[in-house]
Amino acid sequence: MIRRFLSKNKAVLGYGLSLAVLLFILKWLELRFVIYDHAMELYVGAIALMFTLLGIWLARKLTRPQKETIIVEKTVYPDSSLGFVPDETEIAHLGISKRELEVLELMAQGLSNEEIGNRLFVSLNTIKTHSSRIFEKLDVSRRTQAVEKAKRLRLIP
Amino acid sequence: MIRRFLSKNKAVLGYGLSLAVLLFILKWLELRFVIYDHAMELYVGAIALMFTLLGIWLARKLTRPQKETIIVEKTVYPDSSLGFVPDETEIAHLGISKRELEVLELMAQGLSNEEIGNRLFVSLNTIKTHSSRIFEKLDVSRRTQAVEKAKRLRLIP
DNA sequence: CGATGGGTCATACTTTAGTATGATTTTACG
DNA sequence: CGTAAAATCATACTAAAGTATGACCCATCG
Repeated sequence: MIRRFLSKNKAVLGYGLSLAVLLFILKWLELRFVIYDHAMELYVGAIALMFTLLGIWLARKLTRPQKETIIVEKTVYPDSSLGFVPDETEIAHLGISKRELEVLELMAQGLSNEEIGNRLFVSLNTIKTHSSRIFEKLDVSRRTQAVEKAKRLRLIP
Repeated sequence: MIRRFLSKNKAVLGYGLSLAVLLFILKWLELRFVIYDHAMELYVGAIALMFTLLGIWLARKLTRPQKETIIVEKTVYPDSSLGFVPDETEIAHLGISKRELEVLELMAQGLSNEEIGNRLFVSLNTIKTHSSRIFEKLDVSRRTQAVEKAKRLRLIP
């Protein structure tokens, strides 16, 4: 009970004690200097100094620090091209195979069937077959349409 | 000269003046209360109070405000289709005409040359000519490449 | 007024794309 | 192990795409 009271009012008790000590010092000073009437200025100066310091200490302890908030806006660009996540659900739903997706990506990069064939080390005819299957699955009839739709459906970046 | 000195040392002068006034008040209080020897405690209390306040005032004035930087992340969504701004500079630099840009956009939508012709009420041959000019200006040889490059250069959405 | 550039169109040709069909091989799975 | 899906390749054909060349119209500008 008492301990909790002490801990909860620690600050208040601290101030009180400090004040008591100060008053004691003052009384002692008064006794020492009261004899010499001319020491009055010194006495007052000591008091002034002590209480000024007390004031500063109080101010620092009691006033919450004056904060000056600086708000800096930092623009953040989301994914866009760095972090592309293909819509696996849609790919699976359309039944597009891994190889077909590869062909689709190279198509989107503007490569011809022959170039794609060379890139993937297969014949031109193979790419043509893949293309046709892709067009079927995407329900289009031209590569440009396929690319447009694939991008729209987020199958490729 | 004097005015500039005053303005530059305004704060210092303020503190000096305040101190002078306080000392005057102290002297005055001393003269008034020195007669009554028992008023000593009151006198000291007044001094204590004043200097405590002075201390507080000093502390508040002298402590520089603590700066706190808050970084607010502001997400910026690039174009996406809602707010697309074509790179007019690039378009002009490549010398691409208004009509050619139209054809380019329809190309990107996956339309065939014939479909583009019908859409723009011109013949297939006209679109072919436009296409060829576009490919020249973009330094490509196929429509898929043209579309890819045009999108990359932000000529079209 | 004549030169220029954009837009239009045509013919003729080459190249690439796309379709249809069939076949072989690889790979994954019950 | 056998089967289904995926991947491979070929041939033959049609349909687009792309190139080259020349021509015409029309607005604009020095």
